[in-house]
Amino acid sequence: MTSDGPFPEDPTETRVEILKATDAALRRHGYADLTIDRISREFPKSKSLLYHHYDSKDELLLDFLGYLLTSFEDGLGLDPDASPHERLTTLLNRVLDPASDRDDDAFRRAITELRVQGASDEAYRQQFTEHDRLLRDRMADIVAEGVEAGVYREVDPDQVAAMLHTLASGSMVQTATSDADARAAVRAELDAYFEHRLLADGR
Amino acid sequence: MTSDGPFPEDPTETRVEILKATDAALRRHGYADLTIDRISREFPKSKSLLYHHYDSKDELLLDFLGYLLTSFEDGLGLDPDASPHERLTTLLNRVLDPASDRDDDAFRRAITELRVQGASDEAYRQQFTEHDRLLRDRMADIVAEGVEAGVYREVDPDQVAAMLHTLASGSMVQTATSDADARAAVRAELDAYFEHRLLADGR
DNA sequence: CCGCGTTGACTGAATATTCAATCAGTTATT
DNA sequence: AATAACTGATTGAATATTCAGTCAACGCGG
Repeated sequence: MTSDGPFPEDPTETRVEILKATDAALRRHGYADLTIDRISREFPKSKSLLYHHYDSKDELLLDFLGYLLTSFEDGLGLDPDASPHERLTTLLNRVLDPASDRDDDAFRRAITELRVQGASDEAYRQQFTEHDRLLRDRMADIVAEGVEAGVYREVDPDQVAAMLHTLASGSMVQTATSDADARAAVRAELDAYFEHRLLADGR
Repeated sequence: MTSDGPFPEDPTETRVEILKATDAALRRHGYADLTIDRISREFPKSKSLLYHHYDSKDELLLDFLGYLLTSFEDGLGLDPDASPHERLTTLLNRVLDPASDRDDDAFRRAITELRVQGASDEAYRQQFTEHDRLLRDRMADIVAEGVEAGVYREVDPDQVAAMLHTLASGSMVQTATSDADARAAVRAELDAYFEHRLLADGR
């Protein structure tokens, strides 16, 4: 049995290879230059085989997007023993930590490029709508726990989560598309926000 | 003399027509389906003429991006008589106001699609890096004024601006690429942030 | 004022390339 | 022998780019 990276078991080993090839090609060339030919060049088998497993390029990419978002969501797994505030900051640091490696950057870039296809493509947009809702709800749950535990003030968890999630989105896009890196400053100001707005006084 | 919208005088009337046509085609079809042919269909003259004025599609689009960002930056003009806090909220409302019309949406979408080309295209990336720096600095200036005037606490203006600008970026991308609209919640939480973190106590 | 050459804006048709998709066939598996 | 996995060559459409040539304006020497 070969468990390979974030990829599931072998129900269809070839599909996994295709997804990996797509991932590699996307990172290497970017979405705009992502062609079937380039995907097949990262793929040990033939180009036509892609069409044996998928009806069209669109279908392949949509499947890939689903896999990417799912693995993103799963990779978020937080230590359930940690305190709410610890979990929240861990989550945010995943996005806001400026000490990212090349792999993180490529991943951010890939997901950002895919996201923006949702500006004109209904199927992509739906995927990201769901993804956004899921992330925001998770954040809201954590905040709600914090409020319940008395660590946070009596804030509206949805409202706080909306802002934090939007901030995370913004940081991702900026990092992927501009060299004006603001992550350190954002992280610092976020701490101030926690201090003044979120954390209960009697600690 | 014909002054037409945000477009400058007629040094080269035709260039202006080309930029307008590009704008129209981009809004109508989205970046992925933006072809020279479609641009030329929005353009009263011939397709080949585009190549008389630009060497390539790339060059045309880059020129267009420059124009778009400049007109964005110019359109920000704030009432210099307004108080710092008024100017800051006006600026943020430009992005965060959920009551946007179709034109705003199309504009946001267009600029977002262009931005993300900067994930793989160095020339685009440079433009957006500059653009980001400019916006962030403007925000920082306003915050600094607020601090000086005693309306705001003794915060680090750059740090606050970094966060606000990142938040604005995030809201733009989300609005353009997902139906999970968080603007109202973000706006509300932002007010809480102002209240608890930014505004001086003795008002 | 007249021809005439030059230039730049402009056009319609042609070309070259890229790329998704297909197909006719082969190999492996059961 | 039937089915699924797989391949290499090919096709047709979309699309950026080029090209050969027209037209109108302008300058200028006769």
